[in-house]
Amino acid sequence: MPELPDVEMFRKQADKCRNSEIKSIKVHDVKFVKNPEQELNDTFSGNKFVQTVRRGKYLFLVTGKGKALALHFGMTGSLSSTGAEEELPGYTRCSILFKNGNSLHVLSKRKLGYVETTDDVSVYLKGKKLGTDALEIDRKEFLNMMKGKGTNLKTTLTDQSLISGIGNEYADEILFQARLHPRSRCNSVAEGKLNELYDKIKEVMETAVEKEADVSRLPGSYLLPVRKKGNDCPGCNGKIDAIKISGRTTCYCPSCQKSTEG
DNA sequence: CATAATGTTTAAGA
DNA sequence: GTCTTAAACATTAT
Repeated sequence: MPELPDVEMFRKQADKCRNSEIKSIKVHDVKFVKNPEQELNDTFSGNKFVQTVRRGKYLFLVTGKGKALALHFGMTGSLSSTGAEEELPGYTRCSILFKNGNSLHVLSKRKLGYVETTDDVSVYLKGKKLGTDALEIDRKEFLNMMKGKGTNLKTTLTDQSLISGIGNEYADEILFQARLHPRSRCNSVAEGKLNELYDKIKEVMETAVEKEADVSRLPGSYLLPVRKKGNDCPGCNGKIDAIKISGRTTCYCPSCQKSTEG
């Protein structure tokens, strides 16, 4: 679930806690949270988050001194907000309690994400070697990158060191909208089609954010609401097929998305 | 019971 | 150096 649009929703949710004084931080799962509870409280209690930053699938809650809480949601992570006296949501791994009684909880079923601190968000990002955010990347940078890549489109779009924020599901959507075969090699795609692909990255990401990352609210021409093998293609009379590309399920329409090679 | 699942990192092979 | 594949992480849903 958590790809760029989902994390952007989490950012907006967390942003509502901006400038609320932090009372304490509670760690419920010591493996999920990389810093000890005591250290988190030393850093954050009595402080407030003045800014929320998202880059790709990472979210940062930044204090006035630049110290930040870095969150990654893995495959099953999310945020949940509660008011005073409300009970803890299931799968809560870490809770931020505010003086005003509200709480922000980091949840994760599969525990693949994590919470950790950083002294400097930009240094942290450099260490993660993240590419430009999918909503920020400009056309030239994208075209140059694609022309130099011999890898297939699907793998390239989901490579966080090249472009950050696109995950397995939205990559399928983008390729479906661009009517490109997920296994086509980047450097074998005509420049005109690469330009279209660039447009679709923006269009899909912007649309998904606008629909609050709710797949069921996406337009009828979109793949994601019906992204499953055997379902009817939203664009033609064909059926959706599922294949594996670098170990990840890839859904596409074989009749809409023709390969540029053999 | 077996299998697949939205992500990332690391390793190993071609 | 480039690209591909697999495994590992830990757990849930079907």
